[in-house]
Amino acid sequence: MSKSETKNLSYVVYEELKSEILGLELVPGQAISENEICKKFNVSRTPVRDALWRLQEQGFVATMPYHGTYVTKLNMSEIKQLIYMRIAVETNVICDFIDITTPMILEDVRYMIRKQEAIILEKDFTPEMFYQLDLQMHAVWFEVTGMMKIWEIIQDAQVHYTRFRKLDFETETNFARIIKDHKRIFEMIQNKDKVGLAEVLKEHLSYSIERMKPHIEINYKDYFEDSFEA
Amino acid sequence: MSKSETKNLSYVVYEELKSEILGLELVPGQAISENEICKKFNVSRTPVRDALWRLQEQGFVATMPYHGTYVTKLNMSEIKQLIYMRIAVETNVICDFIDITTPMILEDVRYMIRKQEAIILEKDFTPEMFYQLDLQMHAVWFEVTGMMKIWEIIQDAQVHYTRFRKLDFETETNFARIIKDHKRIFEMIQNKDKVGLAEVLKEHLSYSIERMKPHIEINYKDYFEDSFEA
DNA sequence: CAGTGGTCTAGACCACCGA
DNA sequence: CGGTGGTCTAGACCACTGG
Repeated sequence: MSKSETKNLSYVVYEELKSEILGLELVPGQAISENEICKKFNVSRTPVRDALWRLQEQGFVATMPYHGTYVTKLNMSEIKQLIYMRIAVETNVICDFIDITTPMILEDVRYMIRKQEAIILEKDFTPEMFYQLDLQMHAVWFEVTGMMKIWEIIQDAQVHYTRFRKLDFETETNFARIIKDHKRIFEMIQNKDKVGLAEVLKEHLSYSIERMKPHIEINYKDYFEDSFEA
Repeated sequence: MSKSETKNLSYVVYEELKSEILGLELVPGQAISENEICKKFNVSRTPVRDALWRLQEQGFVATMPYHGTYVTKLNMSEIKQLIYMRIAVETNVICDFIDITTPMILEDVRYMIRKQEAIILEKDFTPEMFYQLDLQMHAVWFEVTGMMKIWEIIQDAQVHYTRFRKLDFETETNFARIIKDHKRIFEMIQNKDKVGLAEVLKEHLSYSIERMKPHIEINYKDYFEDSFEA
């Protein structure tokens, strides 16, 4: 075998562990030991600690000093808060966007929505592809209004939500519904209807979590920290 | 000298560098080399890299691979975006707070405002003391509405703003004005006046940056990345 | 080229945890 | 007690940058 297309041990370790966490091979709550990983990948502690540090930053694992490192459980309250934050911010951003957008930009958005419609018909379609397009579109208003830093912060904070969405893949996602939302948002923007927009956006961003809730309580309860109040 | 009340080299290095950056002994844009720091503190690269990594996370330094590590300049656009985000989120949070707060909680807030008034009269008063109280008070609505995660995210994102505020100390801050704002916000909450609140809060959170702008353009221009458009 | 950070090793010793 | 992570050393070699 040709070896060494690796280039970076800590990155390899990081990617592998992350993939195993997202793929639920390492389940929320499970312990992972530094030394085990060292042996498994046949590397010293340095790259392993590097990888774990990155995973910790992103919230995939948590380390209890002198005790162990664990795959984090999902936290429904945090996910809800992130959505709340995103609704608050994005509503404002789109309102500003409405005031300054141009026909050229609106054409870009329309094009993006069309791409979304097209991609779900591809034969090698994967949900991940759709979510990339989704992100691109939502990024537009932040871009145009000069709020990319905010968009970055939201994205960084959203990792828990990303894992949540991975569970979603295991059930099913109604992409047609999402696209319909996008079209409604687009309409509101065209009509400069800020009040209607606020409603639609809120519904749109809250949608997946509301829909997933029953699935979760049945199939994934152990993957969550909290029981389901509020 | 008694040595070794240190406990943690990387922490010592981190604290010292951070303090030098906030105190402007290391000025924005200045280069700092890993090896220099190793010599200066007489430690190996590991704790130094650890410290630099933390500083980088918080945005105090930036590393250009194979080139050098530099104290970051402040970015006025980012600061403005963070304030924008905070206004958007905090307005929503306070509105929710208004709906669920109780007389007990309101008394807590009133008490906090009184403390603010009292502390600026102390003889050993420092601005930092005031800002601690200020943070405590703003945290209340996030706490009560179950949005502490959002508050954490905002705080983490606000480091640039913190450095900005340090410049503010070098000019002067009108604490009486801030307290007056707080009282107005408190009134709005009592009266459940959400519309008025949105206005006052926006003004309150935008205040320092607006006031500081002229000072900055004269005294601290070199500490900022960008010129001052928008 | 010399200097910087990027990465990694192979140890070492310590502090804390639970059984 | 043994296992875990927490920290650190003193090197090493590599990859890229700038002059």
